[in-house]
Amino acid sequence: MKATITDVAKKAGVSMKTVSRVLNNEPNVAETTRARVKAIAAELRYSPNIAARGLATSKSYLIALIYDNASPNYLSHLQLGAIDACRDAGYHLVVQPLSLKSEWSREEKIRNTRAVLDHLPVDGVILTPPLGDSEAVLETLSELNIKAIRIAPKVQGQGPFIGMDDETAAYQMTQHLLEKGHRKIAFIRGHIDHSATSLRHKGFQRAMDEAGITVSENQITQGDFTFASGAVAAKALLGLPKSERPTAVFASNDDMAAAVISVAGQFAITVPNDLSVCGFDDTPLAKVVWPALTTIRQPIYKMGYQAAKQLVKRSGEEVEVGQILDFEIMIRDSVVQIK
Amino acid sequence: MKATITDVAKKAGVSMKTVSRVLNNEPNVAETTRARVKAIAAELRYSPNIAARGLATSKSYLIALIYDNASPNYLSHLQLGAIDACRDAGYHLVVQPLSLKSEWSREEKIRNTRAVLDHLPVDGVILTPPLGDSEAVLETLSELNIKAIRIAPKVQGQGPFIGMDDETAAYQMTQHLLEKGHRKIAFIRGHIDHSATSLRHKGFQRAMDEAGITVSENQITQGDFTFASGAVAAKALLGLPKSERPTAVFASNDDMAAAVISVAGQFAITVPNDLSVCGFDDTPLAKVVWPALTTIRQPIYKMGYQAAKQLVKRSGEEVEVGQILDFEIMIRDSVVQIK
DNA sequence: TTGACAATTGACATCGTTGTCATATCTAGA
DNA sequence: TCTAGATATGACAACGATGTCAATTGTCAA
Repeated sequence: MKATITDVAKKAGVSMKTVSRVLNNEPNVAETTRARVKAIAAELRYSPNIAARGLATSKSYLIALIYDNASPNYLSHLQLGAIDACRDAGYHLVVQPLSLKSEWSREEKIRNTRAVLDHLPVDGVILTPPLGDSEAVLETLSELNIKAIRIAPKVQGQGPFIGMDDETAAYQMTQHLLEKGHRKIAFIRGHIDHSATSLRHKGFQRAMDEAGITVSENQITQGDFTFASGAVAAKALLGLPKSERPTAVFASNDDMAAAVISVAGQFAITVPNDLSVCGFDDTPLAKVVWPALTTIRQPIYKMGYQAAKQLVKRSGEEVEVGQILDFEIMIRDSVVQIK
Repeated sequence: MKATITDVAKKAGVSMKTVSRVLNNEPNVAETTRARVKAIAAELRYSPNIAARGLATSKSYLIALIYDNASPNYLSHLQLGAIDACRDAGYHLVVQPLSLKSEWSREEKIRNTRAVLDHLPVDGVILTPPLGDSEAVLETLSELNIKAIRIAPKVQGQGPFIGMDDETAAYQMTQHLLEKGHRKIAFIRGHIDHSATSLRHKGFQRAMDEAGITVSENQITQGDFTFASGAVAAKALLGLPKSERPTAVFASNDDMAAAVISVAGQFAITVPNDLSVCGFDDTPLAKVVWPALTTIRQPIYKMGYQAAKQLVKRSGEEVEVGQILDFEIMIRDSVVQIK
């Protein structure tokens, strides 16, 4: 049987309450008592009953990572970060998918959200994109009085969030392509529901503008972050007459960049010699395709860590409203100096 | 404020106990009462306080998915399956990494395992490979009296598990290669700690034996399931003198198969025309590389689902000792008839 | 030595549910 | 009509922690 607080109290010759004080690092306990109780607790391998504690404090010591079709890689890094932040605070992380189809009505979205959240006994939630922008989710959470922190939301005004400077990242990547002599650079946009999509596009556009290059309309294609959508976009771009065909393609994520490489192979266009390609996210895929992708590393683990850290803060501590974390450009083999 | 059982009881004009009976589908409640209570509970959006219930029943209504360096893709599918099985039973899934370095001593492993499990208040755990084979983990769990179900364990004798017939899968895949006319077939083994490694190898060997083909030693190479290890193995295989070079490579997983394709490119060997390649697992990678990988689809989601389903069974219900689920061979473009 | 005040400790109620057991209410057969 | 045996219901304790508040002990200045 697991030891209870009573066992520890008896063995230490003090009251339950004193043991409780020691375990929660409360003040007003004599140092000698504190040490003795700690020793005995360790000896008995005592670990508080989370249900009882939860009942007494009306907290659950659980936080949830809620996601909607996140890619496995993204999810698992975020998750790892969140778990690490939870551990130190004695929290645990539960994972909860919540898929809100964009064709649903407002009511359907709310109903589905409630169905999930009503039974999710957690103290706080981390919302992965695009959930952080869903009105239905945000409203339901505030009704249920559950703290939320959003990862990479579109609008930053509605409570705490963790983000990355997508625009600057795309800007710098575009500059890198320009430095390599590229002028005809195509861009593949991501899923329209994600905030990152327009930010990345904006960064690309800004760099091109500053370089004084006009981007013609057929160089911008719409994708949705999937490999398949990247392949469609790539076919459109590489099928252009030679004079309009880009010498570099900047895809909004790695999956679509991989698709560009794959389609180039089918068009007998050699990457990187005849076509430079770069991606975004630095997924494992980036190192696995050939040539290895030049891409942008997102601090996904850190985002998860920081998000959870905000949520498990004790009620006194200040919660930061927003945090923008750093990215890193990973130079690999898929971008070369133009001939 | 959230409604409590008392609120429902008052409004329905019955005792708390009767409400409790209705909510837990216990017998001995008049149908009219049952209906009334249910209606009122729904009206008040009542959802039981999990902490209080847990305290009363000494259950946590939580199960954990414990993993050690699982690949994001594997993990996220398993997770999804487990969550779906939990939902219906009113359980939630917490995720918990537990990394046991193989160079650690028995004591270190036990200490680290305890450090994690002592504070994990769950009713059951799902162990991903290779944790299901760790003595330290199994012992600790049994001391703590936590139910466990193992995914793809090496030995099947120590309690319930969910597995897949890796040997037959590898056997059938090898037969597929043989049917395509291949005779010089190389095999890349996986990580030695995983049960799947020797099973897959055995299946390969059996098919070759039955076909009356002697597999020379230099056709079998050791990897560890990573892309990098696959690349090393591929370099060894493709660097052999032309007469000994395989016409097909069967890699124990998709990452290593992708590495073979990548290395082949560097050796100016065209896949699939000059070299057939096949993998195992059907990760997203399989559809993303070019040519798309012929591989074996594991029922990962289903494994997670079944595992969780066993764990959330009410105490009366029978737990199945072992389940072997079906696989599927995915024929794509990376294997062709030999010229 | 005493009083005042701070530091330390403990008794007991409480959180929201379920388990136990007693009681009240029905039903059917004599 | 009465009784036995089911069926339906409720009162109350218990689960294991924390919060409240009172009681005890220690310390220091007068």
